[in-house]
Amino acid sequence: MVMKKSFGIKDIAKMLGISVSTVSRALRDAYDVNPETKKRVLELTEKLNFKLNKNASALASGNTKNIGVVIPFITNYYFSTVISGIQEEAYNQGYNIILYVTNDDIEREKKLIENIATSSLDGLLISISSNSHIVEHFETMMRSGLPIVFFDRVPQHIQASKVVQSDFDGAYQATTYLIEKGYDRIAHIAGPSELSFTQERLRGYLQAHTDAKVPHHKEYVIFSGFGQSHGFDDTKALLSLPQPPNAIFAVNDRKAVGAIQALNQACIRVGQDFGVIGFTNDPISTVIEPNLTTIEEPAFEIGRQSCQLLIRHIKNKDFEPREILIPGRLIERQSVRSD
Amino acid sequence: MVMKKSFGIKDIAKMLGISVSTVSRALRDAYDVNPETKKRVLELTEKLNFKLNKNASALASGNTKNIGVVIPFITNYYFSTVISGIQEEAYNQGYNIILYVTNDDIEREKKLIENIATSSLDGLLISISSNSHIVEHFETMMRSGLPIVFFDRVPQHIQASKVVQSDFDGAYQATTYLIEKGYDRIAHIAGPSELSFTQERLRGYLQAHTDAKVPHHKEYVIFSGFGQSHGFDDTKALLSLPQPPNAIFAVNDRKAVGAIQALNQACIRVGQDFGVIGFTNDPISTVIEPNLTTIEEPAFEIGRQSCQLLIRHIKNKDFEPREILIPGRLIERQSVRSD
DNA sequence: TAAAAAAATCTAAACGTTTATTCGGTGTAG
DNA sequence: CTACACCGAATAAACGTTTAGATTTTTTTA
Repeated sequence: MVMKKSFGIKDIAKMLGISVSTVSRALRDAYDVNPETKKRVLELTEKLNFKLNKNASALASGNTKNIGVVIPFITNYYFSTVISGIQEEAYNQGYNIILYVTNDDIEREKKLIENIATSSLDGLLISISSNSHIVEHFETMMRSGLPIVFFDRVPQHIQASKVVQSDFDGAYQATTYLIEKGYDRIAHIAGPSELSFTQERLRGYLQAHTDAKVPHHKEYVIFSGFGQSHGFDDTKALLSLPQPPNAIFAVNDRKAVGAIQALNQACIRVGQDFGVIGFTNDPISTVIEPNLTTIEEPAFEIGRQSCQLLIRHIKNKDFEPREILIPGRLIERQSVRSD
Repeated sequence: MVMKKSFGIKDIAKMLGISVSTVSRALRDAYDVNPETKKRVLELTEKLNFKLNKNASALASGNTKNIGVVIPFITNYYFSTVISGIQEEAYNQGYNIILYVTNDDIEREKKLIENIATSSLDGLLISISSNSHIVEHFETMMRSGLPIVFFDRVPQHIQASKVVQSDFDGAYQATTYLIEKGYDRIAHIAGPSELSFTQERLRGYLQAHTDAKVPHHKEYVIFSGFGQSHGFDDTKALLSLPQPPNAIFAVNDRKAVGAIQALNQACIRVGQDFGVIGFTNDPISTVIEPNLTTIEEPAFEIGRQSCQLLIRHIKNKDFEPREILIPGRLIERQSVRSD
């Protein structure tokens, strides 16, 4: 194994007959270095395709140019799109992203956060596990001084920057739309009740009823998991009520799809007698029949803006935490009647 | 900003009254260090929640414990599942993964590969862009001595470790299945013709015809993109042929879904008069009506094994390149008749 | 019991940057 | 003509590990 001794800033300096510090400054600052010298350095490094050793510079300067991303899943349209957004912004600003997946398991999340080598990170982007009531591990991490931005699934009682879609608003839009289309018995099949966004969406759903002066029945709200099968089962349960609903607002598109399948199976005409609306704008919305009307979640934008915000925190440690709310958009398709 | 001076191995050594080298070895090797001493070190570092500085140790040792992953997309069931597999293996073996996304753009891919800081990576996992005929950038990278494993979309003429699903075999299975079910005019809606896996799937499709002695018509093979809309359009084209096919084998599930939509629209009874089979086992297979019969791609396993193979290369630079072929599995649903 | 071997630990030199400080020139003001 | 400021560049000390090789201590062997 002939490891050719690595070629460094020192060699560049020697070749140019100048000192390493000058090369180092030429490669970054522009400050305090003659434009002419700088040009010579850049030309040579370009020609030799020379790259700084990241470990050495991270060690000396304390900046790694790495951002950690902690998420529950990636096999999921929403999260993978968020990552795309993060990636895009990071790439443009010269940061790399290091990926950590918790599998939505609080134990793994804790272990992971505890073992994260903060020395190799300039900052952290986190979307917490569903059942993450416990947040001490985040707090100790934050106390260590590492900049953190939470996105999508955020802890309630932590003072930190957060980026989320406007769940209340989206749910309000969705519900109001159903009411406008003439549905008067609207159910909501929700997610796990602990998660802040299921609470927010529920709140929007209720507020829309209040504002439109449409009475609301408690038994029309069901909390369960996020899967297609949960949507299916919840809908079955709703249909067997003495007075079943005539519309469903689902917490996400997967559950909405499950709902439509249950309705199709019961020979109820979705998009006419019965309205269904989802949340996300997952690609499955255009494969289910009838195509699903839904609230589009700005996943890419959430990723991009979280990353942008984090980089601000990294560059300026005094930057004040802020919360960014990104609105969703109603996308009309065929699962709600159109007149 | 009170940056509390970072606490290092040196402080541990002082507290224990031993030298730094002993601490360093205790923290890794076990070799040449008294078990008793080792225990003391581990207890203290545990108690203080001490972590080595990754940059310093990478600089000194040359090992970063980071693996780079280069992929075309992540907003896609297949790739995100592959990443899950990579993540899982990397996590278990104590490696971090750094993510690079090319957007399937050869220019971006080239630029990215050229700029990748090899100093921060122990190895690289790559799935190339569709139109990546040019492979010099990979070759220079490999010559630099960085271990590389290609997966899924692999370059043809490069001598390196590769992990792919058995495309030929899957396509052969799919086509044979259609023939067995009595379909005799089977079309293939393929992907971009340059990609090796579209060639392999085509080969399997053709071989199945040959082996079953079923005649095959050239105009039944159409090359185009990967999207749902491509599947839709290709199917329209096939249906307008003087003698249209009575079954379709699609290069992936998205195109199969497009095909079913076109067939539904033309009021052709999919699963009876007409058979459709896909490739991937994307979650959309269970939302389209009728549910899609397909070949499951072992995405997670591909990720896991690629990563495992790469780590072997990292640990043993003399490890010989090998190619791993992972078989797919037929999943019967309703888009092919069952008797 | 002396010599040799093995085990445990230490010393100190890397690793390749960054950056505070120093230094030498050159231009400018008094 | 001296003193001062200023610009560009050099020196050298970090940064926190790893790891040969040296050294000390302990065990084994003859």
